[in-house]
Amino acid sequence: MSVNVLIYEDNESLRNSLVTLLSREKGFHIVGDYPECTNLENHLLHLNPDVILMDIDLPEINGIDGVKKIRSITTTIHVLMLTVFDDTSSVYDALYAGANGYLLKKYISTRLVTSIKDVLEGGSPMSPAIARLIIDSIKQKGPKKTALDYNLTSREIDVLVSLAKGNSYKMVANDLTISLDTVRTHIKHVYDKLHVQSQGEAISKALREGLIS
Amino acid sequence: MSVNVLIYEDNESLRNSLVTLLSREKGFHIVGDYPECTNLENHLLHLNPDVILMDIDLPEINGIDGVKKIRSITTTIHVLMLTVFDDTSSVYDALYAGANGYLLKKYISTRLVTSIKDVLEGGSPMSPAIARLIIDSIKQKGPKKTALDYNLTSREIDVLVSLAKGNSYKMVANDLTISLDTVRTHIKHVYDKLHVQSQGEAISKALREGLIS
DNA sequence: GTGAATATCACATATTTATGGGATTGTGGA
DNA sequence: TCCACAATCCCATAAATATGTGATATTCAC
Repeated sequence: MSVNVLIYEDNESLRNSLVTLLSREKGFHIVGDYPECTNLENHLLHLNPDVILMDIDLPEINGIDGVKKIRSITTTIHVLMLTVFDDTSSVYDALYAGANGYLLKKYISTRLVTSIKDVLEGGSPMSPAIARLIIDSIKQKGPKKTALDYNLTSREIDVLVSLAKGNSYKMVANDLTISLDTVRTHIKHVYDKLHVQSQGEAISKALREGLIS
Repeated sequence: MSVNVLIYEDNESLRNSLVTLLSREKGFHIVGDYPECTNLENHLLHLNPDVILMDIDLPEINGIDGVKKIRSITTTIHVLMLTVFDDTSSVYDALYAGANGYLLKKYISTRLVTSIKDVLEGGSPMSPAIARLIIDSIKQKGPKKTALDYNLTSREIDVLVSLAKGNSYKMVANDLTISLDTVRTHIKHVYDKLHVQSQGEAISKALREGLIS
C-alpha cells in the first residue's frame, strides 16, 4: 500500500520537480498537483490524500489559510509546508494553523522524502534554520525565573497563586485556612519583595516573569 | 581546515561508534572523547573544539549542567545533545541551557554528520519527534485569543493594559487623559465581558489568555 | 433616521486594599 | 545558645476599588 500525496505549489517548474522526485520513489502515489488550493474541499473528498505538500505563498488562498481549511475538515491528514520564507511569523502562523512540518525549499531535493516519512510517523520535520527560529523565540521568553529569584517563601507563593485566581483576601484566607490578617501580612511581604504596591502589578509581574503560571 | 569535535558519552560502545563514524568522514577531527564531563573547563581550554557532542544522561555532571557550564564560558562553541529521552522537560531544559541541536540516538547513524554541519551553519537540527514535542507545547499555550473573543473595545483594552502595568485608577485616568469615572466605567464593562469581579482576576485572565501581553 | 455600540463624564456607597504598627511560635543554621 | 526567618495572628486607618444608576455626544450600520 502506498502513500497518497497531494501537491499545491504555484511555481510550475518546482511543482513538476516535486512530481518527478516522488514518482521515482516507490511507495508514493501522487493523487493530484495544483497551482492553487481553491478547490480544497473537493480534493480532500475525492483524492483521498495521506499527505499534502503545501506551498506557503499561494495565489488566491495562501498556504496558511489552506491549512486552516484542511484542519477545519480533518485532523488526520498530514500537512508539510514548503517555503522560501524563514521569518518567524510565517512559521508561527503555519504551526498554529495546524501544519505538521516545515521544509525550506532549498532542502527539498535532499530531504523531501525523509520528511514525508517523518510526518507519517507523527514527527514534525523541519529545516534546522526553521527550528532555530522557533527555539530562539522560545528562549526569548526567557528561562523562567523561579520564586527564588525574589526570595518568595512557599506560603507567599500560595497566597499569590490564590490571589491570581481572582480570590479576594477573604477567599484566600478561606482557601489556605489562615486568618485574613495573615493573608495581609503575606501580601505585604510579597509586595516588598517584588517592589510593587498593588495587586494588579504583583499579579502581572508574577505571571510575566513566570513566578506563577 | 577541519572541524574539531569533542565527545562526551558514557556508553562506551556508543562512544566508540561515534568516533569511528566521524573518523571515516573527512573534514572532522576528534579532539577528545570522554565518558564524563567533569573536566570541562580544561578540555575547552586545551582541546579547542568547534562542536561538542553531549550525552544528556551523563554520570557525575549531567549533560544539561554540562551545557550550562559551557555556556558560562563561551557562546561560540556549538553543542549538539544526544539522547534517548524524548520527554518535554529534558528538551526544554537543554534548550534553555543553550544547546544548539537535539538528536535522538536512534538517528545518529543516519543524521549525525548532517546535523553537525547544520549546527555549524547556525541551524538547530533536531529529530522530528523532538520538534513535535516543542511544537505541541507551543500550541498547547493556544492560539492567542484576540480581544475580539470577549468583545472588548479598544478603549477597554487600553485601560486593561494600563492597569496591568500596575497603575491605579487615578494613574490610568492620567495615562489616558480621561476622568476617573470614565476609567471606572470602562473597567466595569471589562469585568462584565470577562465575567470577573476583581482586578486580580481580570489581569490574570487577560494575561493568560493573551488578550494583553 | 433610528437604534446599537462606543466613549465620555457624574454621583453615591459598601467593601476591599494598602500600609503602618506590634506580637507569638517553631525551625534551622552559626 | 542565639539569631534570623518563616508563618501565624491582631489592630487601626486612609485610600482605592467594585457596583449601581444615570446622562450625553458620536459613529456606524440597517
